[in-house]
Amino acid sequence: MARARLQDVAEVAGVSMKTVSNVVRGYVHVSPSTRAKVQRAIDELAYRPNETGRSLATGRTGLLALAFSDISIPYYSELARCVSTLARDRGYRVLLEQTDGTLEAERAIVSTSEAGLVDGVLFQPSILGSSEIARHRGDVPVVLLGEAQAPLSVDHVMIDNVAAARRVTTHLAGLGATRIAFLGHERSGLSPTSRVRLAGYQEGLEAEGLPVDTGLLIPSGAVSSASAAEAVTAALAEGLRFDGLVCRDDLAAIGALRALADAGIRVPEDVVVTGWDDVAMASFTQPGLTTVRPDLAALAGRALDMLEERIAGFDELGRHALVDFEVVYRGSAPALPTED
Amino acid sequence: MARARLQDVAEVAGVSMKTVSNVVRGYVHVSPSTRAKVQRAIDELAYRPNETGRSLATGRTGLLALAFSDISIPYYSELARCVSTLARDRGYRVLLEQTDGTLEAERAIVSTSEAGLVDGVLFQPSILGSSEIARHRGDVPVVLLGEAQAPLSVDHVMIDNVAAARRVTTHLAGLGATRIAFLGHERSGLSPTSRVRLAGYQEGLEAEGLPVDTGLLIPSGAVSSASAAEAVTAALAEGLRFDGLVCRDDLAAIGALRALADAGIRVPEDVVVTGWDDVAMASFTQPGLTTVRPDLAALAGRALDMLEERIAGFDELGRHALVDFEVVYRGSAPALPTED
DNA sequence: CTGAAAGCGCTTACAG
DNA sequence: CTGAAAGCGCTTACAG
Repeated sequence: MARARLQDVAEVAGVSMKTVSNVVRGYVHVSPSTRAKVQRAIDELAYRPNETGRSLATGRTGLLALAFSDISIPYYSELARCVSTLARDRGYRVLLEQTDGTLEAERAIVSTSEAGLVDGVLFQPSILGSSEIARHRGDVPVVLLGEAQAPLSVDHVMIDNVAAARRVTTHLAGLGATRIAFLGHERSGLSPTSRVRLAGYQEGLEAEGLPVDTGLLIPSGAVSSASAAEAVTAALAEGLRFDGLVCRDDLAAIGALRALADAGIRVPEDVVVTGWDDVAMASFTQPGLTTVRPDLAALAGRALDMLEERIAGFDELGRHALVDFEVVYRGSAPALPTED
Repeated sequence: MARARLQDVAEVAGVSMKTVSNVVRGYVHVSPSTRAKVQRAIDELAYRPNETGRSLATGRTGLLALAFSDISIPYYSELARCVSTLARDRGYRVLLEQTDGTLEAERAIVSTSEAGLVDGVLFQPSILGSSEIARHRGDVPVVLLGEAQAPLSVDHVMIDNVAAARRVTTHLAGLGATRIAFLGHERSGLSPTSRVRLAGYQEGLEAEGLPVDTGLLIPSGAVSSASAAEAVTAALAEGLRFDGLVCRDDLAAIGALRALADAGIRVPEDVVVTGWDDVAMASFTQPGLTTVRPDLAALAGRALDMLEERIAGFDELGRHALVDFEVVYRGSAPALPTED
């Protein structure tokens, strides 16, 4: 049996399509007897409204795209959880778009060859530059997440990465570290994320009067614990010595912890280590990881606020919002008495 | 300026809508000169086809729902990565649906109150029973993933959980463990996943002639490392002793490793431990985790095959497919000389 | 409170 | 190889 349409329900109930539509959408001004009659027809026909028809008529799909490189990276999966939950509360569903951090896929996010599928886009670029983002066609609202340089025309939410990197770096110095390395940026083609975190790291070193030494920068081949562990092992083999390690992200820190343990180097006795993101695993490493915790709920909430405003027609210059972060202290770089 | 429609392009190019549609969809039998004329109009108007209009006309949206409890659980995020990548190769996009493992949300997956949004559904139930799944309305194709009991009418893909649990249990016995505990099932309302893994665990114990003792079952409050760690710590405090530990999943195993280390119990010297899923973190615990690795690509690929067949109209009884798994040996329960 | 009709933006037999 | 027209399943002014 073919699926029932609104029209079928109207015929069975003996009313117009408009009235059925009113009942389906919960419009209040329908007389109880009409409503009951329509409801009976709906049940009888097992009618379910077709969302595509509705979307074409209203111009809205209730879909939001969430785009970033790779959902299997814990930070993104935790972000996706948060966005998805908050989006549902606002009546939206989330379409997953993975770019693998490729230029081609990131370009496709801001200038898709199709229209009308999603009402808005939440996008964390990995490598796409501000100017290319600015050139996007602008017919679907976009809010940018994360560290990428955002064009003036586009909304953007992030935490203050430079401040956070400075905080963890000075914390390591406060613990007595004098040779503080940085782990996990790209070997070439620095991502915006690495760029701002390195900037904060440098500021922290300078504030503490510690030398800034490019020999202390340990790049990694990929955003993964495996690449980071390899990089640390290789650096140690080449004779690099350090007593503090600021990691670009928790994945890198987890790899570093493993590589240091394998080399017989103790954390935090010999080297103090910080991560970034406070992913779930960060409390289960041994020792636990001191790390930067962004306020994910605020980040997702603020981004959704902005996106909904754009969807509703807001059409002024891009808003650039900062949300809070905190440093969570665990065994890899314990809190000082003055800290919490 | 309002967005251009197919009709606008047709007018500018001086051809019919049908011809524009042919060009847009890459239909071959269009004369080069007509194609060029149409392409010029498309570029001039910055025309992009509206997917909602197309969907309404074709009855397809190119969207697949991927439903499970929580995307921030590493197994699910790794599964989502795999499904999303394979789906794109087949021309589909993925809509994320989180159920939080609640009955209400799981029911909504199999009997949504709307239709027409997705062409098919990939669903890993956490608690929904076979009979409720069987009652689903059947107007959108569904393929079930994971351990839930599937109704005869519905396609289903999983690994042989009983066999895998038996394998890891006998492996621990082969390493000399005689008091092998199980960690991570629900305190009440056993999930299908826990049920089959416990069954294999019991079979393994019996095959080895080891006593089956309910005192060795350590339930956990949630699917998380934190709950598992708490449970192990509490069990140890109550005097439970064991020399082998089969964990329901890697998250539980990671929590166990932490709790055991905190209690001064060495792995693998005092207790040998196995996990399940081989999530990315499983190679970065200390020691690394011996664990069951399902063939995710085969799982996702087979499920998508089945779903595409259903979408194409296949309408027979449910197929129940098993895909491969392997046991990956790492430090927490090293391979025996005879194994690999 | 309810109805008849147009319209959202496409695709697709059917003709030619 | 191309065109005119109907139809996909809804919503929404506009009347009454």
